[in-house]
Amino acid sequence: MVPQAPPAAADTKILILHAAQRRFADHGYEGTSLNDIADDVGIRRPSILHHFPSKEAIYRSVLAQLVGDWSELVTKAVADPTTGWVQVERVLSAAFEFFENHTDFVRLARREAIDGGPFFDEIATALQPLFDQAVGFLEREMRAGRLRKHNAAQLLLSGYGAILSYFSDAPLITVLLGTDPLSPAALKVRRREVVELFRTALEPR
Amino acid sequence: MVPQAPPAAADTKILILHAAQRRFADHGYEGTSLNDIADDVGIRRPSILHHFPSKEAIYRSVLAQLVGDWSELVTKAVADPTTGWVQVERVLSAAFEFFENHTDFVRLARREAIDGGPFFDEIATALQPLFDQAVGFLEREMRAGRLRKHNAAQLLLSGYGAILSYFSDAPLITVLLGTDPLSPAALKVRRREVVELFRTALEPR
DNA sequence: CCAAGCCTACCGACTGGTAGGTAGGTCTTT
DNA sequence: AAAGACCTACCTACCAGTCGGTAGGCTTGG
Repeated sequence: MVPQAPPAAADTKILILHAAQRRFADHGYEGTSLNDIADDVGIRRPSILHHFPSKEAIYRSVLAQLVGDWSELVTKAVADPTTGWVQVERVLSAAFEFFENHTDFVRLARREAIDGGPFFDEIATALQPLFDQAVGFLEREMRAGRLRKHNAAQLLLSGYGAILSYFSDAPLITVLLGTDPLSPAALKVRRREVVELFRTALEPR
Repeated sequence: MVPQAPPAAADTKILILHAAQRRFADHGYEGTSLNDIADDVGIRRPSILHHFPSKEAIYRSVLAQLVGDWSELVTKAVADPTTGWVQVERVLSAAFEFFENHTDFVRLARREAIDGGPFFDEIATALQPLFDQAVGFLEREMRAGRLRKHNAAQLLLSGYGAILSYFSDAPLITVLLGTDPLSPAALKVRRREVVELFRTALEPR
């Protein structure tokens, strides 16, 4: 027989995670109630707690999933590494594309970064090795003369801010620019501009 | 007697606003209860509602105050305007210093920017003319050849992101850098780096 | 005397979470 | 094949606690 025994079994769990991810990204942890999530899924609140032990567990699960996706992408982008600006642009572009397709992640991560909440430590310590790795790479390339000398960590923070903010603050930027900043055309412009800014700063003259 | 009669009369209102600003910045609108604010001030919740008609009114009041401060600073920084990079650096430095002393503002504004909440429109429309003004200045100077040509709006967004994120995401950055990013020494380094990045991009060779 | 400022006591709405029950499928035993 | 045991997925009903907000009383200085 088809192993269809639990037809919605694993399904429902995934549906809950999806709905929760959206809600948490849109309205934050406090701003999201289990009823909200249940409504999205189309079941009752207690049924949610049949699949997860608590609201906090759902949140943790969402975070772990997203951080995992992000780590995987970075790992992939630095496999088969080249050197100098080529490698920087590769990572920059990979990150940009990832954020394009994971705007929930951006907003959620940003909320965590701002309030340093109870779950914050876990994701911070998950991100730290990636950051250190990137700093190491930049410093090595700068020493080798393949990139202009800068404070690598600071430059990285600037890139982090310039890229992430564009996605996380999309509502505000919509008003400022008067157009949808997440439209394909707008994203193309944005990507070009960011890459250009860092190329100017990093590529040896 | 000591003139303690209305010791907290007008004072209390200000104390409430101060406490509310901190709480809202730390934990967001949903994450802050009137009891939290009342406890900070040292009175009971209903007493707060004697001074303000509602929680929302308090929040609006906090926002208006901060946006006002920010507008004032920008206005001051562009009075007696010069041209080219000198003027850019002046605004950049002024903004940096303002954020240093108004970290509450940064975190609050960021929260608003992320969720585009109910109060969001007001602050967005308050910020828009400042943004347009800046874009206008940059484009004029680029056309005049006093700044290198860029997409002015995009460059502004990059600066916005690079500076604001450093302050708003201080909890995360603390972990990434392993030191306090808001210490005087760290701030000096940060300011130099940001200014340098934009000087490289904007100053004509 | 009166008003400002603060209080206690209360309200209805909503929160996360629990208790207990039901429908229906699968697995095991006879 | 039939029957009972067990399981998952979901439900309704309820809990204690907290939320923002209101009503009304007490105190105190002008």
